[in-house]
Amino acid sequence: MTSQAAHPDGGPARERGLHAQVLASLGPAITAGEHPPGTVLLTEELAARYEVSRTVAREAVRVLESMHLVESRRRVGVTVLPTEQWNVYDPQVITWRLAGADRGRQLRSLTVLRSAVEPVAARLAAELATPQECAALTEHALGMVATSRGQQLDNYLVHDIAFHGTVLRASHNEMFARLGDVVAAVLTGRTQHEVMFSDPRQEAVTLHVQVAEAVREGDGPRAERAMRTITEDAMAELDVLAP
Amino acid sequence: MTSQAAHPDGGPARERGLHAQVLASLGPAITAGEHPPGTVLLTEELAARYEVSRTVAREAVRVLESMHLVESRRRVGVTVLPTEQWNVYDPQVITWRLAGADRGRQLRSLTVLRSAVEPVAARLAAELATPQECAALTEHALGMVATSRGQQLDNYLVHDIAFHGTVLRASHNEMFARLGDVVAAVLTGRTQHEVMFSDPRQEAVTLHVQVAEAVREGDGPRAERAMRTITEDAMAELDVLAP
DNA sequence: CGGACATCAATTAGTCATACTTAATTGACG
DNA sequence: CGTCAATTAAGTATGACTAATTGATGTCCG
Repeated sequence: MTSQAAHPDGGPARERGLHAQVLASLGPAITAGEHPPGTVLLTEELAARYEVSRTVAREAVRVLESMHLVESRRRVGVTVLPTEQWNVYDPQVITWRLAGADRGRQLRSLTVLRSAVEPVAARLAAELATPQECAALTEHALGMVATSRGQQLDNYLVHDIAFHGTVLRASHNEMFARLGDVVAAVLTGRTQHEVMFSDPRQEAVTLHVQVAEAVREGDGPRAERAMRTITEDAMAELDVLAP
Repeated sequence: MTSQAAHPDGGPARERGLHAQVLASLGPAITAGEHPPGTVLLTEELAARYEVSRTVAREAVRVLESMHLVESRRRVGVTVLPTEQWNVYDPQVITWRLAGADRGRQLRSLTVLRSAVEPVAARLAAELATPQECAALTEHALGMVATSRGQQLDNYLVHDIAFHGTVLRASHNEMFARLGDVVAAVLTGRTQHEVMFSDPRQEAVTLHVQVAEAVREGDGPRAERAMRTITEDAMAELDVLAP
């Protein structure tokens, strides 16, 4: 078999490594429910379908197994596991699901998670942030102010993501810090989903500035309160979009 | 080479599949800092060290790569990534780290995460729990009461874990529900770490009963308050143990 | 006659060894 | 200082073999 085997569907995924390509096609297919839980896939089938060797197919299955998306058993095959077992904190899985059908549900779950985590992270940040982190926070808050008018949603989004990432990192809690990517995905998803021609609400911008101020002044409770309002607004927004 | 190649260290890990055995030895070694970030491993070295074929070693590396513990590059080898990139929400990674050196730090991070998530989960549970979930909650709260005296910490722990798992599931939020395992690991770790000869504090038991009551009555704010007290106590406990 | 239990064959993942390809890095040479 | 070739280690393919599981078959005993 030629080693230049091309990907069957000319998907946009141009990952390096054949196994990554198989993964980029099979993973989303599973999270999208294309192969519902209980479905049995055979390694050789997969190898044939994607025109790769069994070795490559097996490596892709290994990764899916480590995400608890599938289970591989002898004499049975590769079984798709029920949704409850999926490792939904895996950034890869999150990405796949956000790109797929239950994007709405996923966005909702993640936004609720944000509403739990970010206020606490803001309080911790107020207590633990370094001067550098305070500066970065202020900078991004000001960046949001500057880009909040005049159809600059893309630039606004950059600052928004950086702001929340900085807060999460400034909490100096490893678990919180790691949620920066998740929040970035949610914010991006929200911006793409919303009507793009409206500028962000000024109250939201003000609240971000307030968080930055409170963190700088070491005022934990105020930082927490302001951030809580931000995340509650985010949830309210979602409910308006799809009640 | 014989296909019955035994594991080099007679570790307790009797995972099925050679790749799983390699993983069970190599994963903890990395998270424990035995191979500090920047270290370069070679697939062939690994294959030799664990007396397995390159194929098997590669599959283990693939999984570690999907956890962002290592990165595999041509002509370079398998590089251990810096801690900040590790997928710290992967249950496997959590388990490895809890078993290793920075168990304390890990326990602390996770407890802070709990303090953010569980109160919110309790509030949602009060709003969304089904009668079955309410019943399970009450049952486990009563179980905690029954086992809170007389050196029955093991049985107490079972109910404690089940209680928190039920709350998280009853929140009907996928992300929260998936943290049941994490909380279980934390609670188990705490019990093993603490002095085992003291019964749990009665206030803690009472608070769990209050959460169950509040959820049953649909009183979100009260459920949230009681749970917040529980998680704050858990953090205070940690501070006492290692300030 | 019927049910429990032992046996066997078919099936599919798991493992290994080997040969070859590809990409990145090094360093020698122009 | 840019270029190109040699080197290196991962990536891929293939074929042969192993081992576990399961479902069917058959046997023995109640």
